[in-house]
Order: sequence, then structure tokens, then C-alpha cells
Amino acid sequence: MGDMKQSQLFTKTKKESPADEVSLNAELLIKAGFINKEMAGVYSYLPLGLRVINKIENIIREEMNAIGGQEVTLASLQEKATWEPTDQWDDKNVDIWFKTKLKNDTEVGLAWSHEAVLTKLMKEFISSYRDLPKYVYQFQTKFRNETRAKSGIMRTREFVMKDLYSFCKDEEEHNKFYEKAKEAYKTIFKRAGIGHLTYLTSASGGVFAKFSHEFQTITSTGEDTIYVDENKGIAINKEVYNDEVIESLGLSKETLVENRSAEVGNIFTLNTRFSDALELVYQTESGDRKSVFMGSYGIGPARLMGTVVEVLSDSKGIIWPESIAPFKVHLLALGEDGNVHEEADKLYNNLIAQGVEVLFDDRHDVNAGEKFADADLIGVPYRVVVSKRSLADGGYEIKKRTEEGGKIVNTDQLLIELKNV
RNA sequence: CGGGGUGUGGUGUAACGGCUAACAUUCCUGUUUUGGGAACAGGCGACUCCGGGUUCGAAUCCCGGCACCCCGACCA
Repeated sequence: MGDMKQSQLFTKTKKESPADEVSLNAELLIKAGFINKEMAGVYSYLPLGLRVINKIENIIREEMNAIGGQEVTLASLQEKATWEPTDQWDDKNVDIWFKTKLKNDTEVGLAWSHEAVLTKLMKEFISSYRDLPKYVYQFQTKFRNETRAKSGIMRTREFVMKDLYSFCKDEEEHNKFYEKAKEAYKTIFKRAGIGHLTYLTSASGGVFAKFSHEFQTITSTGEDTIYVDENKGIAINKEVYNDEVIESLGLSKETLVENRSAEVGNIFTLNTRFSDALELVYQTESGDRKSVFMGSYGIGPARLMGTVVEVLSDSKGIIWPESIAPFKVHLLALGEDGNVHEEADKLYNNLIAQGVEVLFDDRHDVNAGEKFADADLIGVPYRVVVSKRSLADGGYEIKKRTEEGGKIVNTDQLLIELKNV
């Protein structure tokens, strides 16, 4: 489905900003009709928003497949037994559980992460060094009972995460994949339009490892503080910012600049913590039993979407990068003169036939100003206007969302314009 | 979880303890208009978050609850 008539779209734009949202991402996404707030930290995704999420997921999917990832969907409803071997069922160790009970009083929980789940599953299939390495990922909802949801869709209690887990024979094999994953992540953020603002950042490894790596996007509204080396393109999270770390990364304090940033991705080495606890072992060539060496790699598509909005919008609305925009073209039919709507309709069908994703503002009795305002707010990369004036000038007006003025083109020129970018 | 703030038509706001809770927007009817949220006329839409209390009288004051936002802590 590459097309949509705005007269049929059930969502509408709002003139007023919601009073209960301060963050820019939620304000714009709600005003433009991409998302709806259900409760604090819980949002629904509407047609426009879902299109963006799907675009983001497809980019991630392509890059995960390119490094050997195999996609699955793991269950959200979890039994206690899966989590007990790693002591993660205990509320003292994990305080973000949503737990409930079956009719027969059996305790179950909603998964807030999936490494234990998948590790247990992989025991069914990994028994030999011949079975390794393997890389498994999914897009699945995580439920986290955060004490405080905040910043619109940046930190929520229910969110989809792409989480990939790597299963390797040993640390050496793992490190090779880890580096490939880093590159894949860089590619993802570049393709999503925020590569120039996103830095590979050394961070604390949490309970699993000494270090982890985050992908941090510079934005004043971010939750984190990082120190960026612009030339080397890497950064250090404030939480591990000290002389030892600076030196180990070959950096120097003089070239590091402090910035606020938002974490858009996180990769870390799990080592054998889960495979030890859940006994995910394989037999080596010489017949020894050895624990599988694991890693974890996460990206939240919605948070990525929110970050893009934070970073790329202007006073009029959102500015989507073409790669993740809900549509490539926003076609506007202005006025009721003569054959404007007839011509616009013709162009609409022509664009569809050419495989161009187009949102067609075919609404009658809506002023030009309102259509322009909607187009700016929704933020589709190309605006194409069909009006009495444009037709008199010999065609359609095409204007990029990022530019002020447009130009008049005929059908052929328009298609060329839209194809070669 | 500590601290601060806010709850009024769908949305955004106003209202000294005192008339039928006001205005804008959205929406509906009609007329007019059509390149930057245009104009006019008419209309629909609210147990003022919930429950108690004070008072002749509560959107307004008090108590309790719930919800939302912000700062901090947390973020495997």
C-alpha cells in the first residue's frame, strides 16, 4: 500500500498542542496524527506513525539479515522457571516486572527482555560446534514497569524493541561479530537520517560486562551526557568518563566535547552469563563441553522515530528523511477551479503506477493555507501542488520540505525529479 | 521512589466563595471564499477527575484518592 487519500484517512491534525506533553517528539507526533497517548508511557501507533515504524523496522531488518540474522518472534508471556536460574524473577533484582497470574494461580510475567527466553530456546537446537555461530533477532514488545515514563515516546512502559542475540563458540568469534554489528548499526542510523549526529559511545557494561557500546544521537533534549571526539567519530558516556577510559580509547581530554544525547542503540557482550546459568553448552571438536559465548544488540524503532523528530523538525512541523517518511510525496489539490481535481487525480494515479508512495490531499472545501500547514506539520519530503495557478504555468509545483521555494514542472520532469533521489 | 506542579465540552484556555460555567478551536447547517490554518450567520457538545467535608451557596476552600507533567534517583 503505497498510497492514501487524505479524505479517507481517519486521523486529523490538531491546531493546539496537547497540554500534557512537553516533549517535542510527542507534541508533533500527536498534533500530526502519528500517535495517540493511551496513558503515561503507553502510546498507540496510527496509520501515519505505523508507516514510519514499518520503514524503520525494514531498514533494521535488512541490516540484520545482511550480517546473518534470522528473524523470530518470541513469546511475551513468560513462566517463572525461565527466569529463576539467573535470579531475574526476584523483584529485588529486577524491579520493572509486570507480573500476573493464570486462573490456577500460576505466576507469569510479561517479558521485559528476551535473552534468557532465547537462551533456553536455543538449547533445543545448539549442541555442537557445528551449530555455531548463530544470530537470532526479533521485533517484539517489551513491558517495563518504569518508575517514571518520560519524554514522550522516548521512554515508555510498553515498546517494541529489535533485539538480536549472538551465539558464538568463543570470545574471538564473538568479537568478530560484535564489530560487524557495530558497522551494521552505523549503517542503520545513517540510513535513518541521523548518522551525522550519532556516535558510537563507550558506556558501562551493566551487570554483564566491563563495557558496552551505545549509539548516541546528539540532541539537547537527550537524557544522557557524552563526550564526543568529532574527528574520530566516537564518544564516551559520562558514566565511564575517566582518565583510564580516555587513554584506553586513544583519546585526549582536549578534543572531547560535552553534549547531551539520546541513546538510540545499545550493544553489549553477555559473555557466558546466560549460557552458564541456563546450561546452553556445545561440544567442541575435541569433545569438550563449553558454554556458548553470547552478545546482545538492541534498537527501539519508536525511540529512533522520536529522536528523528526531535533532531530534524522545525517550527512548522516534522521533517522526515526520505528513507523513513510515511510517504515520499504529499500531493495537494488546491481550489475548485476547472479541472484541478481531475488533473490531480490523474497525477495521483500516475504516481501510484510509477511506484511512488503518495499521500493525496484530495479534500474539498479545505483552504490552501490549511493544506500547506498540514503538509508542513506531517513533514513528507516532497510537496507537489496542483492548482489553477500551477496548471496555468504549465504543470505542477514541486517543493522539498527542507526548502522554501518550489518550481513548476511537467509530468515527465516531475517523475525524473522524484526518481533520481 | 523522593521533590515540585496541574486536573474545567473532543482539543487549548477563562471564570472574586455568588445569575443558566465563558472564550477559542474542532464538529454540524447554510452563504461566501480558494496559494499559507479566510469571512459571516446559526447550531451540537460539560454531573468542572473521583469520593467526602466546610458553607445559605463550591470549578473555586479543606481532607482522602486517582491521573497527568516536570526535576532527581533508576534505566540489566
